[in-house]
Formats: sequence, structure tokens, C-alpha cells
Amino acid sequence: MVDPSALLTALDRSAYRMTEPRRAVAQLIADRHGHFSAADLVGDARSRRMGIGRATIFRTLDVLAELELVERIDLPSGEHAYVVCEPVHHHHVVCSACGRSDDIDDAGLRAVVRDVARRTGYRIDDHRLELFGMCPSCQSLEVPA
Amino acid sequence: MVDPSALLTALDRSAYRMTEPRRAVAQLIADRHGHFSAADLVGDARSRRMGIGRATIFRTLDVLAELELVERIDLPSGEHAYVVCEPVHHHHVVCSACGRSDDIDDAGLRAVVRDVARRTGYRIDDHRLELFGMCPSCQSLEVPA
DNA sequence: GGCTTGATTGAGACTGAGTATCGACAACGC
DNA sequence: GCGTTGTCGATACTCAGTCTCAATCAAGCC
Repeated sequence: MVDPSALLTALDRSAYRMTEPRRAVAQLIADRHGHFSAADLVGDARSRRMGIGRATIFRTLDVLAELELVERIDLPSGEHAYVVCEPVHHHHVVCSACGRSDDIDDAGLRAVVRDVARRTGYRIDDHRLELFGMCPSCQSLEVPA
Repeated sequence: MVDPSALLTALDRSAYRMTEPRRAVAQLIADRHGHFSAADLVGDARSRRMGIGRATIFRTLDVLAELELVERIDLPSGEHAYVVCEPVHHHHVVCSACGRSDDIDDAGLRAVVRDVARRTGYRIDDHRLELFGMCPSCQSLEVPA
């Protein structure tokens, strides 16, 4: 449940064209809670009878990922999913119960990366950190043991 | 290029049966350098005319992953791959050039995870860290700019 | 407002990874 | 050796994601 206008203005500013299907996909994403897969959006579009092609949804996700407005993550199950996020380098904590995801910054990790580089001799160009757990609201809903 | 006997003894000690196809898959994995995909092994098995079914390779990889003898990783491209590793919790640095992968321990990361938990209120149950870069030997082969 | 041009679209064929099913077979404990 | 039961290969299947192509449309230009 995000404001779709952030996606739309960013799209407008980019070299990509602002089209009806893209607006629609932005809306679908904005209406979603937490992470979602391309298949989720395809299902949403179909159930709302929006007449958007499957290929268009994949293409639009590529565009949004290119613009760093959404990021592709890998769930522990191995499935691919997307989360809406700010266009700066960061990582995600994902709630395994409700799918909500929050951004976290790179701060502490930078030291870890430097340390690994020193110890292994690798030159580290890229990294990916994903944290999975339970968000505060899902914790409070948990049945006490 | 690993010694396959580590895989075999671990398999032998487990509740799983030691079968000819599993021995063969262990050998294929041992003959590999760096990370590999299920499709790589299928290709290897075919080119050596080993008569091992595709499904068997997937199943054997599942078994080995279950025993934590191999780990499934996600390459930056989004493809799935496997690396041989020690059966304790740890992470990987993967060389983008040659595919070699080294294990790194959890040490510095634990503090990062704790810190994120404190700041976000999430209870962190699981995490995944993957580092990509260039290993020392590939660096030394690089054409000087 | 119309025109032009090239990006974008939906439909549907296609590819390739991974899974499910099933009858045959083989590992292992007795 | 024998029976149980896990595992096998073949094959059909599902599902994510890509490719192709003719039709359409956004956006800049006049």
C-alpha cells in the first residue's frame, strides 16, 4: 500500500514513455502489501480484468528495476519476488509471516565486506544481504507459547 | 575439483541410501570447479554418457543440500547455482570471472544482524549474504588498464 | 490540432528449470 | 537369500520468463 505517484513521477522523468499499461502496473504495485512476484501482478491484473498482457508486466518490472524503483529479491524458498524501495543502495528485512519488507542501510555491512576482502584477497564488487524474520506487528500477533 | 570422498562418507553416514547414481553425481560435482548449476551436471552426465536421469540429478542435489554438503546460491544474474561447502553456517564469496567460491564465516555479520534487529524491531530468523567479486588469481590475470 | 516516428503493446509460441507420476529395480537389514 | 522400501529413469507436466510480430500509441515537431 504505497502511493503510486512516486513510481509515476520517476517513470515520467526517465527516458521511458509513460503509458497506460505502465500506469496500471504502478497502481497494482502500489496496492500490494509487502513483497510480490510477477505472477501476483499477473493474477491481480487478470482478476481486475485490466487487459494487460503478461509480457507487459514482466517488461514493466524490468523497467522499474532498471530505474531502481523496485528491487528483485530471492526468498528463502528460492522464489523470486520484488519489493518497492528507494533508489539508493541498501538491503531488506523481509517478514516471513506477512511479507512486509523494510529497507536497511549498508552501514555495518561495509566493514564486514572490507574485512572479507582483506582476509580472502578477493576484490569485492557486489554483494547481497537479505534478512528474514518476523516484523514487530506479526510478533505481537503470535500465539504465546 | 574436490575430493568426492567427503561427499560420499557424509552420504553413507546419513539415512539416505548409497546408490550408484548418487556416487556418480558426487563424482561429477567433485570434478567441477567453482559453482555449478543442475543443468551443468545434466550436461556433464550426458556428455560422459552416464545414463543418469535428469530427475535423479535434481533429487541428488536436494539430498546433498539437505545434508548441507552443497549450498544453493543465487548469482547476481538471478540464476540458481550450487557450491560445495562445509556443513556449518557460513557465507560465500564468489568470483564472477572463474566461478570459484570460498567460504567465509559469520563473525562480523552477527553484529550487523543484531543491530538491524534492534533498529527495526524485527526478530531476525534467517539471513543470506553473498559477495561477488574477483578472486586473487583472476585479479593477477587481469589486463593492466 | 495533425503528422511522423520509434517505443511499446498484447497474443501467443517458445524455452528451460524444476516437479510429479509410475512401474521397475536395487540397497540394506534380517 | 529374501522382503521391504527407498530410489531409479523415462516421461509428462507446470510454471516463470523470453521472443516475435503486427498493431497501436506517446511524444516531439510543425
